Amino acid sequence: MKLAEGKEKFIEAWGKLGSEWGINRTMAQVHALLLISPEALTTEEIMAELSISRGNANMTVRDLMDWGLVEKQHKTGERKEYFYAEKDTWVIARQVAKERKKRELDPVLKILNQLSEVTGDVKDPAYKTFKTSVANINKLANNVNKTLETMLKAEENWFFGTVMKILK
Amino acid sequence: MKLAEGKEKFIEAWGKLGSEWGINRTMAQVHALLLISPEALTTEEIMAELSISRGNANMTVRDLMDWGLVEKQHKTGERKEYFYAEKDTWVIARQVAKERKKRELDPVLKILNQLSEVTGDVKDPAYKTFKTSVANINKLANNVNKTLETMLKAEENWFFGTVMKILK
DNA sequence: ATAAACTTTCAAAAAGTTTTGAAAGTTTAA
DNA sequence: TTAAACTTTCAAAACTTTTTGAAAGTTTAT
Repeated sequence: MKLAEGKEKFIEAWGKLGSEWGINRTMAQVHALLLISPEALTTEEIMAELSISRGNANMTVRDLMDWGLVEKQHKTGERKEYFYAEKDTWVIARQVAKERKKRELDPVLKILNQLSEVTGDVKDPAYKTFKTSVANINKLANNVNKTLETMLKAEENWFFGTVMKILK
Repeated sequence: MKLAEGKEKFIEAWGKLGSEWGINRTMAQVHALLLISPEALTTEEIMAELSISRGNANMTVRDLMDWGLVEKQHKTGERKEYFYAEKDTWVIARQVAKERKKRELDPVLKILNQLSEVTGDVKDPAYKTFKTSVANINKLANNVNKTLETMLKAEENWFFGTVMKILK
């Protein structure tokens, strides 16, 4: 396979994966493009490579910066803004985990806590089932939360290395 | 907070979380409803509780069965089909992980392998960056894959227990 | 064999999300 | 200050996904 075809496949695959995980397809594609680009790119170049509009390119790049996955670069003597992606995949994975934890897990944990306060008749099966389910999900969510927090602090080798050792 | 309000909040929160994770909102809501229901429910009851159409209820229940999260129950002497959800959250988490691994991670791993075959000029920065990025993502994806496979086989206490022990 | 009870399908409609592109805004150099 | 170079915004359009509900299909009891 040639590089041009490989690039295309990579961008497509990353976009698809992103959309399956609740990340907008274009955002994932722009990220993919920057990931495999040795140089920082301008909005114009992103627009041309992916055939997307100026507005879309601008919004997407801004979202990627919000996620901490892309940064601006200013070249001296140039007016244009250049964008480049963090290339270390472990840093990327942590950044994504951090953002999703903040946006999704944290609010759910909050609601689960509120739901632990629900009062009712201990003889009522509906109440009992509700209580048990909420308690179980709470426990799991807290375990996931703790694991994520550790991951956010950890180095890749340590994290997978240690887990791997236990796994065999 | 009263049970009725708690139920509503729970169903809403589960639905929102689902949609953020690429799982259809209604599917997550039906799952939530069955999770906190002490008895198996009929299509009619699901329709009524969530105010959704017959077609939608039927499709959704079928999807949940495909995911291995819900099962049919036949009550003797009754024509109607009843549906109930697996209540053990660790089993649910594993089931979801299994399904998403199959649908999403496995295809990506396959493409990444193809992309390792891309040939080009070793002096070309575009080629070098492409190769490095693909190799790094490959490594991470394989680590995630191995961890998931272990999780799929593991017991909750063992999995989190062991990880937790290392974490402090 | 029939009809009642129930389930499934699927085309069309509704809802939700993403993209466009032109206009407005901002920054810079001279 | 001006105008050129560039970035941002946002309402409307395009696209995607989900939902509806009526019709078709299936099963069961008699």
